[in-house]
Amino acid sequence: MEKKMLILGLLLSHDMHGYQLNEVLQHNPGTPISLTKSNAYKLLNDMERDGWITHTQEQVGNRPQRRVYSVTEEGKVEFFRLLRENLSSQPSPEFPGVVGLDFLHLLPSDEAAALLESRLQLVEKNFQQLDELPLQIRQSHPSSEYLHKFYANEIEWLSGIIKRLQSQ
Amino acid sequence: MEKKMLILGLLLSHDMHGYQLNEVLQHNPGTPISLTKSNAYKLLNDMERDGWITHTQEQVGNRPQRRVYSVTEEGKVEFFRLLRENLSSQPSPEFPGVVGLDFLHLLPSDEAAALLESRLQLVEKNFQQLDELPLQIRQSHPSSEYLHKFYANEIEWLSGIIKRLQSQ
DNA sequence: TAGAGCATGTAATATGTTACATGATTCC
DNA sequence: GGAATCATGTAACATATTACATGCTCTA
Repeated sequence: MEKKMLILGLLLSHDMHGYQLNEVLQHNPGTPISLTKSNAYKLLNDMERDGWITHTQEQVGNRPQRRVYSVTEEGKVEFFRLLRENLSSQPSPEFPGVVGLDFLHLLPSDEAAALLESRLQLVEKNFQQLDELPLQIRQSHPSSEYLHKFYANEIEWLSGIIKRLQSQ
Repeated sequence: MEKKMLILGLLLSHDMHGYQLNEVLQHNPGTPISLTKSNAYKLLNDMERDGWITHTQEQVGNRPQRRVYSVTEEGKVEFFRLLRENLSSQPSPEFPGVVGLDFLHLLPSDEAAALLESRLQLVEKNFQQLDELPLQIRQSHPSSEYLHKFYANEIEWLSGIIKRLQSQ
């Protein structure tokens, strides 16, 4: 449901066609959930079928036709219902990357350190993307602020483990 | 794949039947991914079909028969492949609970504060469960250490937002 | 003797990803 | 003229949840 909520929220701020929506999602490093292209199109269709959104055709020049979606009254109600529930409950986060840590001891500690070292580099890359965002933008998007802090913690934490492993 | 890895890892530490596996997962507050009962049974069947695990029948008294699973050589190889990949890459975490934060401004700030207040209570409950674990146990399970720290940060962070909202 | 626990599932549905299809247009 | 971009999808598969089914045993 969070994916639908995200789409509705974005459409509320301004009407969009699917392609545009996907661009926003891809180029935004601060998205706390994944949402692929084809799934976004599917959800748009589902939500239109359910009366949460409607579209009007639009054509600019000779470019392909676009479906510009906007949120209906019913969709607005639905959005706020979802929002309230999202904020007041605690949809449990998933940390697939943490599962392996409980089995670290099954590997020689120098190999474990090397593997985590390569993860660390990926995390640092993610962090930098967020860190390079203009401060204004980051602070007006609580989710990117959140992720920025999350990755910072992640880096500190990973570095700690690696050091401990290397000193063995 | 992390779910299969988790099951394999648990079975490596000692053989188990499905029911027991589910108990371990339910009673363990430090699991970083969700894994439901029926899904666990299904994954056990899938992995047996693929030759990663085998079972032997066991019966204690007149209790229902159990299938006690153990990891095959092939499954062991698979496990270590999965483990190495898990540690060296960065399977992206999902934060469904963060999506709503970007739309906080669409609600009156006193309502927003109240909603987050109720979330805070849930998070505090999770934190306490982990905090009450004997330190030894927590520290020998990096994932529960991880989650302990995560929830602590979460509490701090949520409290901060709530305060800011209330002062408006 | 009723209800909780033990033990393993199935069926229906929901959700999501990957790879591919299509056909135009603009840029180099 | 060929590649990248615009724009919207479909088909096949993979993954996961929910609710329900079954039947025995132990405990109060």
